[in-house]
Amino acid sequence: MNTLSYGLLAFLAREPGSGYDVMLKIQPFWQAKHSQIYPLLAQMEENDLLTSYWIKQSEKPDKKIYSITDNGIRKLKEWMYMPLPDPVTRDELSMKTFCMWLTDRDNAIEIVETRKAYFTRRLESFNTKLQNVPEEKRAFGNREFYDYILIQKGIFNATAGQDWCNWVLGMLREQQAKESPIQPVQ
Amino acid sequence: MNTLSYGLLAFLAREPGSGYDVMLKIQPFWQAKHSQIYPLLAQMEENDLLTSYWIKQSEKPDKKIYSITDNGIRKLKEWMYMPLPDPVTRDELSMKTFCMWLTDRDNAIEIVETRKAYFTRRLESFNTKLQNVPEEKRAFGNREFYDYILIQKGIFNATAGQDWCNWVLGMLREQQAKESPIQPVQ
DNA sequence: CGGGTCATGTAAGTAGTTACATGATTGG
DNA sequence: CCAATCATGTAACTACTTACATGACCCG
Repeated sequence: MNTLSYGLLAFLAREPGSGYDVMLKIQPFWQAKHSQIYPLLAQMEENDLLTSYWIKQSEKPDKKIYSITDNGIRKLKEWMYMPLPDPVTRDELSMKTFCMWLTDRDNAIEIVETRKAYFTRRLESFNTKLQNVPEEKRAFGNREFYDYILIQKGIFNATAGQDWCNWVLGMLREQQAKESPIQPVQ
Repeated sequence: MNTLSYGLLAFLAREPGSGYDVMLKIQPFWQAKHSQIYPLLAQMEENDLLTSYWIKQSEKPDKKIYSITDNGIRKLKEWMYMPLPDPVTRDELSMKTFCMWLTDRDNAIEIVETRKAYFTRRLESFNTKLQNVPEEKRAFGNREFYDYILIQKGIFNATAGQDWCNWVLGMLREQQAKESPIQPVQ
């Protein structure tokens, strides 16, 4: 049982769903391909943490719906008391930032703009998700409270990332303005 | 050549160093163990991206110092024009946040406090690094400008993470105060 | 009519972690 | 005296990615 397995279990503890469903739900918080998820679900079914049945669909491929078992719920609860590992972040931008002195300013700006666009996309998607959590259910005591704070975790992070991009772009462009013959009108 | 290889190259492009040196430098931005780094450096030396020599040390193990070659610099410059992949983040806390409804509030608070402590440690270390970049060198045009913005990238992120922890802890404890018989004095 | 979404799965390869191995010095 | 730091390396394993495989429908 690795962290991804527990993550899949966490989503299926809320409501039953197919491998495809949980893949889409887990994506924003844990990048995992279907080729990793499907075998894990099958393995968890063998270990009696999940059960499944097939839904026949016309005009679409059939679906295999997984539900969590009592055993699965118990395992999840136990996991909640296990030590929390540090987060792992692998961002090529950090490595590229460190050697931006080797490239031209236009390229540096393009790199940071690419990342800024990523954060904009992400914020849009998180904000859509937020709208699906009714405000009266965002308080402690509701199950949706934890949906709410998880989405906010994404928003806090993406906002910080976007702020950093804007701050860097400002400094890179400030320089460009100084060097250009015509000063832009304020 | 994977991203980690380029990352190692990026640090060696600034100044020569041992595998152990680059491991320590790269850690805050890309978690990698020595067992992954040493073979990569050896492989990059075979491909003429690095050269090395041994320093004999008394009272300490001998050191193998790597320097980047012209070939290595060229490869790095080329890499700066390759498309920037999205960052990868794997944080067990996201998964645990999503199933906090399955555990008690004290445990939820402990989980978030653990993460808060991690961000505090990280901010301390980034602030120490910041002090090593003299203020007059933090402007565009200096090589240290990119050290400065990379450290800030870490600070922006860790601050956002810490803010989220405090925000969540506030809500979890607010509830505790309401439920406790004696209200704490303001 | 080519690419995207829905839907599940396997095979092969790469990237990353844990464990094994060695050995001196320093600090609590 | 035990653990940490310095220092390099290999072996075995796990986690993750890319590619292969199938197939219908929908949108531009």
